Amino acid sequence: MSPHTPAGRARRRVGRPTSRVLSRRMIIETGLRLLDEQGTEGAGMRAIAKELGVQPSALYNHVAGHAELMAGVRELLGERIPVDMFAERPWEEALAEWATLYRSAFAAHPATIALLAVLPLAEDTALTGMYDTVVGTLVRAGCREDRAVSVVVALESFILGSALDLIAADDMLDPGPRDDVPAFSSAYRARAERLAETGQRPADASFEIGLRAMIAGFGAEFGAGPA
Amino acid sequence: MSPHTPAGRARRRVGRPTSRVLSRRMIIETGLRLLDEQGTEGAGMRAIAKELGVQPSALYNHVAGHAELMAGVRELLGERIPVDMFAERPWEEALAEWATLYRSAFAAHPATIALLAVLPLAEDTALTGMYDTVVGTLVRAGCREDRAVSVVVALESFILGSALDLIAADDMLDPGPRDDVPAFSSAYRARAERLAETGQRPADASFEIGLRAMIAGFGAEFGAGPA
DNA sequence: ACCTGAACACCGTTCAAGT
DNA sequence: ACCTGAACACCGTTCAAGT
Repeated sequence: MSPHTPAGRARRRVGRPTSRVLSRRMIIETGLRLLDEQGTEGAGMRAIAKELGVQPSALYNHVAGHAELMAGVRELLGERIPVDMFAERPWEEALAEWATLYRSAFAAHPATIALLAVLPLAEDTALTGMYDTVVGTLVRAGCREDRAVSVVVALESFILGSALDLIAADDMLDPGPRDDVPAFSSAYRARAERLAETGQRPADASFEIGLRAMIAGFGAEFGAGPA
Repeated sequence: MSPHTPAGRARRRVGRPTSRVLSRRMIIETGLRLLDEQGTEGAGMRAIAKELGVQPSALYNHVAGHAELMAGVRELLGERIPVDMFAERPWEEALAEWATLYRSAFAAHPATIALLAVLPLAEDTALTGMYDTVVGTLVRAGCREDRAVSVVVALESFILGSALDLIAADDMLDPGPRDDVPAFSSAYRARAERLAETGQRPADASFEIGLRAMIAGFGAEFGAGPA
């Protein structure tokens, strides 16, 4: 039995290949695709290498390691968040839409949320352009300049926390039949009925309610002018 | 050289020990302690077992696995969040203090944040009592009953997201000397100056600003009465 | 019931060898 | 410069054997 190459791909000999077989971009995109298709477990260095038809060690010529690779995935997702709405609509509406799309960018890739939420954003990133747009809008809306960055970070914290909530089970908080927490049991049932009527997911309802409250709160602050 | 036991502890023979050497509680508390002392990497099954002077496999008599163990750690931290303030103070103040202590409970154990943020809360947990108190307060303050649970979840999302922000580097967003993002650069500098004056950490400033906005927003909603 | 000890099936990462 | 192939130093988890 002569050695056969799996999946019909010609086996490479040792030594430098005649043409580049890998690139940083290919690796990161494959990482994101495996994350989507297989979940967190299926997107390790070995799995990505296998998908690309190379040895795991080959990846290290293009990425520093698994953590840096995942940071690349996060940036890839971040770049897809649009900011056009800030030029076109009142700041409250634009901010709400931006936050919703921001959360959706992660929500579309559930397996990434847990992985990416805990990663710091890279320093010099394309996301800085997004911050510039949002911060500029806030200041023009009446936000104190020395508070604008904190406002954006607070919103991002809420967005990320809400994305994490999205991967939790819908019935996670269900108190069940216990009768020692009456206020919670009653409110839980009331919410369940309401959600059943509207067909909304619990995590979506919480996100919407929290987002509206934050934006309303910021609006009151901006309107009040400089303290 | 006869085999010596390390650290002066008598080596156990094989077979069931005469008295219990482990308990679920011991294991979870050791997990939290190692998380604090050594960080995420130092709190694996093997490290916890070593710290307790047992073989890794012994842990599986008391916990289902590493994930379930970490869920226990999270519950341990959650139980330490006090709720007395709701009985004593106006709801806005109580809610703000609760949220701050909630975040501090995680902030006191930085290595846990990334690990615990992505874990769903256990279903039947002591935390349900906390939810009961908070939800009851919100409803009495004028919150619609079918929205109260979502309000609490939204707050928790913000709290967790803010805790994650706490483990990011303080200068993470620094745009540096680039001149293509003027609004952001200017606002970033203004914030840096303000923080230098007050000595506040960036993550703390964002948390405070976001928390006040959310609570103000909820207050406006509650005051408006049922829609 | 609850431990030890050995083994299994994985990881990410390093590095010499090869072109 | 950029790949292969082998090795290193880990993981979490399973399970038979032992008391």
